[in-house]
Amino acid sequence: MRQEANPELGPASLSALASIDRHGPLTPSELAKAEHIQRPTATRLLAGLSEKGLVTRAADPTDGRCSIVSTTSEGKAMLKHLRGRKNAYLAKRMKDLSDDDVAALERAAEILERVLEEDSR
Amino acid sequence: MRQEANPELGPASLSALASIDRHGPLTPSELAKAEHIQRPTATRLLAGLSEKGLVTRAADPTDGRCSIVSTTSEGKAMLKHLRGRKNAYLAKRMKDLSDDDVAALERAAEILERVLEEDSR
DNA sequence: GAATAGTAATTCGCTAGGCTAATTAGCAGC
DNA sequence: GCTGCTAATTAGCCTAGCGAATTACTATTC
Repeated sequence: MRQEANPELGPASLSALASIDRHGPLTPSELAKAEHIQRPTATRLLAGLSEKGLVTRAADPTDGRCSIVSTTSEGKAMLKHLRGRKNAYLAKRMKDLSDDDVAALERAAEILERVLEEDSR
Repeated sequence: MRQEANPELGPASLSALASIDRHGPLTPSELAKAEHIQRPTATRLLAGLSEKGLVTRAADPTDGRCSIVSTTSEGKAMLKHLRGRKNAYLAKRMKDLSDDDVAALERAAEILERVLEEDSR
C-alpha cells in the first residue's frame, strides 16, 4: 500500500495529515502521541505539510507554548483524492478474493485496531 | 512490531537476513526481488550484514558478475534470538484476545500472504 | 575474434523519516 | 520572582528507500 502513495507526500506525512483531519485540530504534541512518533519528528512533518499548504497553525489562546494545527481545504481535498486512489488500489488487489476472504480481512482489521488502540494507553 | 526490533539491526536489514536464511543462498539481485527493493538497496543492506558477520559472500563459479550470499552461524543465532523475542512480544499483545480472534488473525495472515505472493508475480 | 548489447553489482547523491540531546519560550507553584 | 515543568523547535545522527552512472562480466552478432 505504501508504494501507492502520492509521490509528493511520504507515508508518514500522509498519515499525519489524515490524523489531523480525523482527530480534529490538535497540537504537535498530540499529533506525536497519536502517530506514535516523537515531538521533533512531528515538528518536521508539520513543517512539510504547512509548506505545502495542507495544514495551518493557529496560536492557542490559553497556552502560548502550543500551536493548534488544522487541515486546510487543500489538505482535505488531497486526502479525498488519495482515499479514492487507495480504494481503487484495494479494489484491484482484492477483486479476485472471495467475499468470505474479504470478510475475514475486515474482521482482522477490527481486531488489530483494537489491539493497537490498547497499545497506546 | 517494528519497534520491537534489535537496536543493532533495522527492520529492513533484519528482513533481508531472514530472507537469506529462508530462501537459501542467493545473489544480491535475487534478494532485491524477494524483498521488493532495488539492487543498490540490497547492496547496502548486504554490506551492513556482512560487516556484522551475519552473512558471507562467495563467488559464483558459473557467472563472474554474481556473488552468492549465505547466512553465517552468527546470523542464524541472531535470527533465532530475535524470533524468540518476537514471539514473546506477540504472546504479550495477544494474551487477552479470545481464541476466536486469534483464529481470525491467523486466517487473515494466510490471505494476505497469498495476495502479496501474487503481487510479486 | 572483435564489436555490440545486455545484465550484475556497486558507488554516489538525494530524500524521507525515525531518534536523542540541547535550546528556547511559556506556564505554574511556592 | 525563582525554580521546575512542559511545548516546541533546532541540530545532528542513523536507517533505508530511490535513480543515475560506472564497472565488470556475459552473450550475441557479424
